[in-house]
Amino acid sequence: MKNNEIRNKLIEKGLKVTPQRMAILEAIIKLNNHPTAENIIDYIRKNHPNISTATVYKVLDALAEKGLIKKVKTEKDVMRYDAFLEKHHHLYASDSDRIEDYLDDELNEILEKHFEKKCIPGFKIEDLKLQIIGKFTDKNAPK
Amino acid sequence: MKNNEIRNKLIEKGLKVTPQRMAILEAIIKLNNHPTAENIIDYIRKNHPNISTATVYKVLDALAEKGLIKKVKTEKDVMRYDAFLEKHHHLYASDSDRIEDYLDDELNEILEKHFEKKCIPGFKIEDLKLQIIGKFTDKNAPK
DNA sequence: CTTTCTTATGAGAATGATTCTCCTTTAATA
DNA sequence: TATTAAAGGAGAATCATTCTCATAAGAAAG
Repeated sequence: MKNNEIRNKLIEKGLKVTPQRMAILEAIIKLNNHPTAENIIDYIRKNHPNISTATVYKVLDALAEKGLIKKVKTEKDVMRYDAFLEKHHHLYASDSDRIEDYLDDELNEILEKHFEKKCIPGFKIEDLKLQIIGKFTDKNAPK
Repeated sequence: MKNNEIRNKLIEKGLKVTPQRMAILEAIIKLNNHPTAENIIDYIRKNHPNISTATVYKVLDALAEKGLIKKVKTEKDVMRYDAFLEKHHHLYASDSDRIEDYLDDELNEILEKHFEKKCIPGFKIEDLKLQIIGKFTDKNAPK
């Protein structure tokens, strides 16, 4: 992804373009396995040694609020970030911190159909996220 | 739930019976809307003013490990506890901290059937949890 | 290209849930 | 009741995240 594409994403969302924001958005796209804020900070400090943690957290919140990234939460306690924006679910390793995206349009359809039929009284559904917990049986990321 | 029932639950799981453990398990059953550790501590300190936070956390972990309670995580950052042990999913309010249990055997079946057919290469599923995010349209808990 | 104004950034302190340390107490069992 | 491994208590420590507030830097206009 070129600098200009990143710049345009920021502009599109009405976010002021700064070197910090460029670096953070680039980092989260490069580090494409749901990095933590710490992963992102480490990555960015290679080229940008003085960036402050507070800035990173603020920028991540701003990006998430504008829909440029998503926040994902582990079973543990750390927020993770995801630049993959299509509707998707997550595979969580029960024995490590690994998280993978899981796309399944058929599943989305099934869920949608189910909740069309079966309304939940007193509740208006906005989003459905399936957490698929288990063990990875190989070392490579299934998509 | 009588004291003896609680005592027996602990014994069944091979946990030493202590007043602290009794109080904590009782509290989490009484406070049945997914209390936080803090909620539990406040409740217990009414009758048991000197219990230490460390003890509460340790006991909660022990109970969860033995399957006497479950841990639930908010979108925010705080662990919640649940004494309701049947397979169920959760409704999360997008505009508050409210969480409700959601039972739906038909949904469980559909999900199970879907993942029987559609295996995920390189992944062995152990559990499926649907996070249903949205808004509560009344003040009462739907079950 | 400078001014102005608003917004973003940086450094470090603060927060807050959870965990750790280490010492004391207690439940279970003989 | 004595023994002993396990549990509890007090408070410090941890660590991700947020706050504070002074400084810097975009954007827009002149």
